[in-house]
Amino acid sequence: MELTDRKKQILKIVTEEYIQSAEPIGSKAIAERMPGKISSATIRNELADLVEMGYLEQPHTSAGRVPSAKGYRLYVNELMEHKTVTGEEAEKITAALGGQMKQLDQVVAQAGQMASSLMGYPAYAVADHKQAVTVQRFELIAVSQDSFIAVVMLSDSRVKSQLMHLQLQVEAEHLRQISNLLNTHFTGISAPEMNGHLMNLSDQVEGQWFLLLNQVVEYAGDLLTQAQTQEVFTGGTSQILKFPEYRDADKAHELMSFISDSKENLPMPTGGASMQILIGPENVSDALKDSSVVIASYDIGENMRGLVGVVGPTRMDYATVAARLSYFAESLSRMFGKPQELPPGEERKT
Amino acid sequence: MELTDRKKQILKIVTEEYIQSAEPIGSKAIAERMPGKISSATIRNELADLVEMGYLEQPHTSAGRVPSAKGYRLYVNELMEHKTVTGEEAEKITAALGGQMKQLDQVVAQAGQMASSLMGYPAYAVADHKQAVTVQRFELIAVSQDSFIAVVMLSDSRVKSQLMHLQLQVEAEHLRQISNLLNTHFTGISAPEMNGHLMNLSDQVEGQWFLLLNQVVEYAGDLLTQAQTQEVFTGGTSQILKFPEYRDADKAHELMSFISDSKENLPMPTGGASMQILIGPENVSDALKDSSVVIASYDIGENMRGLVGVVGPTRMDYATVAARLSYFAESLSRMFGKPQELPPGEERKT
DNA sequence: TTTAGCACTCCGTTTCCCTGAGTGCTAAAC
DNA sequence: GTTTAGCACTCAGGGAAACGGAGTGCTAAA
Repeated sequence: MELTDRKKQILKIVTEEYIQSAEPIGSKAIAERMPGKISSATIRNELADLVEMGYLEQPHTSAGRVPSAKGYRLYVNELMEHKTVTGEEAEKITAALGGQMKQLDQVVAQAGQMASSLMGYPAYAVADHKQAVTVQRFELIAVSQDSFIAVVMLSDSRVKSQLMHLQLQVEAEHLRQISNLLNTHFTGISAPEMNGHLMNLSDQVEGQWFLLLNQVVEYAGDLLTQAQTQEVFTGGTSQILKFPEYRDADKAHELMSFISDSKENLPMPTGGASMQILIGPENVSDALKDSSVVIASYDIGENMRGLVGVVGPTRMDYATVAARLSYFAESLSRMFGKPQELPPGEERKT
Repeated sequence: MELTDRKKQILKIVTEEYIQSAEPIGSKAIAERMPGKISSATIRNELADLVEMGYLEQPHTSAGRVPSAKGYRLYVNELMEHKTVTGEEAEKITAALGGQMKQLDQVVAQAGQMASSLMGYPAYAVADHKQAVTVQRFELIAVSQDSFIAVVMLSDSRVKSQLMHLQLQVEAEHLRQISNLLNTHFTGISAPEMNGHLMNLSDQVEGQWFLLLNQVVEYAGDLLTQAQTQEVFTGGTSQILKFPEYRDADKAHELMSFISDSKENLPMPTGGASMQILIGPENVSDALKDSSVVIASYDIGENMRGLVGVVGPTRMDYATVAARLSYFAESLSRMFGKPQELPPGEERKT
């Protein structure tokens, strides 16, 4: 059987109406929204075909039609009219970004929250390192007789630092020596390698300095481990309760705790595409079988990518979400993508 | 009418049974759990009195009894047997703390999540500064010709740093001069005061260096503002869906979005008490009128306090939550309370 | 190929009834 | 005075039955 233009148009109407109302759509309602005069009987014939072809489903014999996963897929691929964010929305997004995000390492942490409130669906965010993060440079700053600051500059151009206390007196000269040691032996390598080197040095370095060294290396190691562990930030999980498909507390709970807890299994974009839509059963995780996910990626600094995902019922408003999410991701890329391109003296605002 | 011991005992039984079952408790069930042989008729008389006195409520004429807010209050104040965490629980808490929290400024961010998963109720965490945070010291580290690291040491002994780019060539000497300027004029003062000083200096400092100065001061200002803004971290909000009182999606949504969004209005402990229990209508916010909150505080560093709150139905298991939460808060205080007391060379583990 | 007409299906809602847990009250027993 | 047995009464919750209506599939005519 062939998928005529009229069939497509009917599928489009059913999908859009269902996205809005969450209730099965009947032949009469469709007839009213069809251009030209077509009777509901004709529509019924077409509907029967569309069910047979697998694009639509019927909750029960005497109910209207609902798009199947296959139907949504066709809708998203071919039928959907791609929206652009309105000026108002654009402003809202820009305002949200300008107000909140100033520090580089907060980008990802905030992105989930922000995406959620901008889209009206739960969202999550992760950072993805293109290359393994290493330490680029160490710096030790004397603070008082028994404390100093360890500054660690990472290869993704984030800088981390912490105050450290000692039980022995330190002079600037010692700190200089040790930071030399650190910069010579502990840059550009992984956390396990660091520990290896530390072992090797344990004989060569005096006991008391070794403790200091150890403290800094451990700190740096933690930072690397932390950077490697893909931490997932979620936001607005409670938004799903707005949707009738999750009125049942058990279903809602299942999805919510999946989003918040089984962070490892959240879908991540594959390949190079900057945006991806996963519909219902296309998701690998069982908990997402009845939900859809829209994912986008953006650049952070030079070798890091951020990922944002928006979760909703399969009935989610793909057109709007896609438009907003892609604008959001593009804005983020523009703001945090390539620091060196900023005009002179200007800071990251707007 | 007098509140006899027997009445208290009945109240205790009703409360504990109801906490466990979430269903009204009848006279017969109480009689079975009373020591000695007392008939259900006697209990009924007592129950009627307790209702009249306002300690119990009756959902409808022919139903069992349920504690009122006043009843819970009495239970918490007098009747509840104070639990201690079991060895198993203690281990779990210690393990959670040891595994996750290493950096000082993550303590609060993690505390909410952690508390939630340890207690089985939604939780939130905030930091509370005893004194206003100021910058204690600036340090600028040259990285390349056109970039440097700004290190800012705050009065709460956190150290923050960021890589900054320039459009002009910098030499170590310049950085030294500017950091002197910063340390002389911009330490120990508030963000608005900083901006004031910056204005004053705009004439005295050469244009190109002023831009650099401005960049660092703005960064520091953001840090201070951020420290002042009480950011609230929540965790496990979806846990409320486990409880029958929130089976209704609207109620659940109301509470959940209150916890996640209206962060300013979450209850904070008053006075010096380290733990506080707020029952139902004792909460100021309307959204919490049917819920209870257990709050504890702990020390972070020298002049900062962390607050953790656990949210649940009024029917929540006060004894267990109180025990675990206070152990949790104490552990945190022990770990992060007074850094200088750590034994020599030992790092923050365990 | 489209359309009007019609009988049929089945969900969701309402109504009604019934059951059982629990009560309050009374009057006798302790 | 307090406790207890006994009894009539109340009411929420659940299941069965009845109903209405939206929507269908099919047939036969246009």
